[in-house]
Amino acid sequence: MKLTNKGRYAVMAMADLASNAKDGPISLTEISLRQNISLAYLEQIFLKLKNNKLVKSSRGANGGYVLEKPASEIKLSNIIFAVDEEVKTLNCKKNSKKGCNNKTTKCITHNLWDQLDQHINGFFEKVKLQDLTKIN
Amino acid sequence: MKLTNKGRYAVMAMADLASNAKDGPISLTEISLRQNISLAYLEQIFLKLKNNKLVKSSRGANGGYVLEKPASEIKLSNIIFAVDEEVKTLNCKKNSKKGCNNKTTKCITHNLWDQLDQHINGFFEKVKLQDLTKIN
DNA sequence: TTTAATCCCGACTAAAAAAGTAGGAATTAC
DNA sequence: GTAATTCCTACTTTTTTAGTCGGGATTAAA
Repeated sequence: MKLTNKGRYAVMAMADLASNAKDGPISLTEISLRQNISLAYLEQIFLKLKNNKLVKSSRGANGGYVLEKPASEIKLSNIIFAVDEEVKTLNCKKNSKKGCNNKTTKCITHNLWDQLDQHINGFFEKVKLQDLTKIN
Repeated sequence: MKLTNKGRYAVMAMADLASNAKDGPISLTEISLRQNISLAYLEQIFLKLKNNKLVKSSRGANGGYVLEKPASEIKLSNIIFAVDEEVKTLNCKKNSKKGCNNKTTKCITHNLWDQLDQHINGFFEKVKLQDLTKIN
């Protein structure tokens, strides 16, 4: 699980989608203005969200995005995973001389960081998109 | 809490110190060889560990480092904090146009990321250096 | 049927952060 | 005195993240 601003933007944008739901789709221009994130960057993010089946798009004028599922069914981990690709914080990379691969003994922190990943994942697993819109 | 390889190296090196304790101090050269971390980089790391009162040094030939406290009293959070300085994963930076400062409403994810920080911190608060040496 | 709004997509650039290196000074055991 | 070591600062390189750009495709509406 990689934690970057991109992931945070994605969560913000999704929360925006959820809170400002209306009849038709919501355009990225709107979200860009409300959340103060550049349009071009949002486009990148939504491409990934779409590929991960978190949003649906409609093209053309008056187009935009809507959530693919109810906000109560979307976990934050889904969102962050969608845009940040990696699952692990830091790892003993394959093909790297560093770390524990190619050795018989795992490097001391290997299990620890694995556990950390699970811990962080657990955090985002528990929170649904809906939970965010309640607070704000 | 920032999580980087540096933090991990620090944990590895401290665990090494703890597991290989002997009569005198342990030199960074030894640790460098065992953990496969460059000596110069270890020096940087140990400077910080020392400033944070996690290790004691003795200079000169046969010099090296020893733990300042028993491994059972050193929390991993202490180590990571010592080398990585920052406490927060990602934040609404002061003086930044982005994020929630200067606004009356906090940005949607503000509290969430705060909670995440606490969650991660909690993880490292619970684990003591001693716990690592047991596993390995 | 034209136009404007919008998503789509890949490539590129810039900025920031992390990782690692270098060089030399100070200290101390032998 | 010499070799091993910590100490300290500055620098360079690499990697990652953030963000931009340009153009294409689609579609609603005028």
